[in-house]
Amino acid sequence: MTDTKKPYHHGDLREKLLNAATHLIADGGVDNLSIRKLADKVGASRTAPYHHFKDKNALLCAIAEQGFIQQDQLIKSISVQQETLSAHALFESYVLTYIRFANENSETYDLMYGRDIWKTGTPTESLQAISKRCFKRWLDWVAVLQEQGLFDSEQPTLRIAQSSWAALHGLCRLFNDGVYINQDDVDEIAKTTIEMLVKKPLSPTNTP
Amino acid sequence: MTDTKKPYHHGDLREKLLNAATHLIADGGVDNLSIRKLADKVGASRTAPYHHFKDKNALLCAIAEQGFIQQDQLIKSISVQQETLSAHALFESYVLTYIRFANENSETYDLMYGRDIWKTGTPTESLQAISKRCFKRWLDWVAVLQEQGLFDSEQPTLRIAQSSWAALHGLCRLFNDGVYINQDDVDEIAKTTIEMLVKKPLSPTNTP
DNA sequence: TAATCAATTTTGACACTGTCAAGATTGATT
DNA sequence: AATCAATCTTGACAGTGTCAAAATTGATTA
Repeated sequence: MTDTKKPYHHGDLREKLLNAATHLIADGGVDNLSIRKLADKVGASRTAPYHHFKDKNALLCAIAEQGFIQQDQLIKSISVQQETLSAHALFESYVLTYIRFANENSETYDLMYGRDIWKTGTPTESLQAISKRCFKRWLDWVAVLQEQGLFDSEQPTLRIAQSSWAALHGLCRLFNDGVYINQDDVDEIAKTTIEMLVKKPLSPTNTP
Repeated sequence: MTDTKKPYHHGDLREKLLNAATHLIADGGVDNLSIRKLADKVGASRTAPYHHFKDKNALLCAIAEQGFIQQDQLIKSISVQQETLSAHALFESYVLTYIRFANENSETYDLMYGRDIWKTGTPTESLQAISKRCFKRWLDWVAVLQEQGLFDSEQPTLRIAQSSWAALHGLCRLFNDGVYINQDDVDEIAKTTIEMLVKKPLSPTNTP
């Protein structure tokens, strides 16, 4: 009886489901998540989850949504350093953080940007909203980076934002999907990507 | 009887299965492919496919393998123009062809590089072989492009090959997975990506 | 306090899925 | 003509998502 008393029958079933589901996919992938197994894990019957999530798809959307929130906070914690770091260093920090998040939460990342939801399934309204918000934030920052000379100012901001994010995303996918297997190389490849993305700086980086 | 007579019971069942499977995933995605539906489509019983493919996974690998062959031929047809085109133009042609292939065969592309096989499943020996061969070809070409000054010669060829391909791949994925939806933009974004990947040329592109 | 209500949960059911074991068919080989 | 091995089918089992209807129960009203 260490638990708080449940207000209704199960109480915070939705929360519990979301939690258990995230853990289930964390080890074993999305394929390891079945509604029945999930229900069993939280001690409910097979169809109990359907009163908190319309669909299995809706459940996946909710997990993805959590991922966006989590990722967003991580990124916010970077932009705090805005004052102390140069634009280039800040960008590098962003990229590495982004990749690290994708690696450490690979299954959630797969849901956030994968076809399971966006192509095969139907993204929830709220999921669409938060993902748009996140891209908008990226877009705005790219505009700033253009002004700061890190990106080409000639090209439209949208195009730069799209293609540079795609580069980042592609890297994450190759590692997440097991195409690139050497996790050790991730940092090196990431740095090469950064050099590719960024306009050649006037001062050459001197590696002794 | 225009068909060749079947040597055994069903004759070229393997071929027929592979064909039907490719069509099934082409409209409806991988989720639309079930062994039973497939068997039904070619007029065989549920378990007949298991005498030609060890697994569902093995079947998917075979489809992916076909994809690599197809993609390889497409790319070969480009390198024929090697003499008539500049390095930059050749590279652009490659990128656009790559993306077009990924778009027109999105479900096959998903199998070729997606987690269904490489992470969740187990890639066949022969699939691993052909995919390695394809990347090797890319790697070799990147080395040439480095010599031709299109890529930075300072960085290791492997790193450039990895990160540039990741950029390409990421773009394809975003379109394939329905994250980027405006198919019309694909060419524009692709060109921005190319500009990003390639070392800034000495002669500026003059857009009047 | 007793009766009613609406939110929650469960049970039953259906049509699917991948795949294994065992038997049936059949072209080729002896 | 008899045997064999490859090929194919039937039966079966444990899963899956999800709908419809029944059961439970805290809160609300009379």
